[in-house]
Amino acid sequence: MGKPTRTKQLDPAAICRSSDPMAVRELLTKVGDKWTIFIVLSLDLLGGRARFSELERAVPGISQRMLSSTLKMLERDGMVTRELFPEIPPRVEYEMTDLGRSLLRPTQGLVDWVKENWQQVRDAQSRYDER
Amino acid sequence: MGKPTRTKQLDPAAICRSSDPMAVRELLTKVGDKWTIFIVLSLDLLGGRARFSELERAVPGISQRMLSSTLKMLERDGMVTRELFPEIPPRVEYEMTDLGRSLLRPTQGLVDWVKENWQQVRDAQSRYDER
DNA sequence: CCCATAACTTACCTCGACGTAAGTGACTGA
DNA sequence: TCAGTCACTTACGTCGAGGTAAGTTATGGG
Repeated sequence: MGKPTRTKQLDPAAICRSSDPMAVRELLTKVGDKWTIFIVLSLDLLGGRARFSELERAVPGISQRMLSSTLKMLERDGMVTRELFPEIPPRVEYEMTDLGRSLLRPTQGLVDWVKENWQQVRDAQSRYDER
Repeated sequence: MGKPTRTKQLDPAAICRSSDPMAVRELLTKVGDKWTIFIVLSLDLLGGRARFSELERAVPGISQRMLSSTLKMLERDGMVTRELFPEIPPRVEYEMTDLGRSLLRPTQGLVDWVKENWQQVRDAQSRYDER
């Protein structure tokens, strides 16, 4: 036998109280990127279905490139569906899936947390910075 | 007068059902970085208080540089406190604050979501990729 | 003939997140 | 004297997220 363990050891699989900590990180990384949250919440506010140009206007500051690539990621992940209407000029509508909607609940939890606690974060930052 | 607005307009402040959408993005960006979630959850699993080297061992793969900088950010944001014991060799303990603990609840919501839904995401990705 | 339109794609560039490796300081025990 | 310990910091390099701007497609309208 080796020496007794001196410090608590964490089961790598338990690190997130989840069987797949890497999946948790992956989701957080996706949701934490620059535009996903705005697109998802805007789409929801627009009734769960909207076309490209509507989202472009709904999310101030986003470029076509980022809107396009973020929507593609959301589609790949099964969060939204894409429907192309072969008209001229083309029309494309994006719609939230049940999966996407189900993610909205825990996400809203974080939005609410910000509403309640962000000022405390700001205060803590100020205190930390001035010394 | 210009043309009448043809599409729904979103109040930029309403985009997140929050008075501060930028704060929401900021939080998501923080939580969505590579190590924060692992450090926070590990610290919680270790009883809410742990020293640097414990966290180093608890979070597999993290470097001292990233552990140090991430902890510094968490401290600045008021999520953890840092206590230095001037011994030799030095000992430093990090402890979750009430603010940090309060963030754990909505975060756990996302962890749970992954547990329930990640397989669906994986499936959607596979379907999308093979065509 | 030319422009506007919607929904993109492509090319190019910047900048910061993150990784790796080494150094630091002060002391203790061999 | 020298190695070991802990909690870092510093220097350096890479890589990809994201910004900007222009091009593309097909068509109807002036």
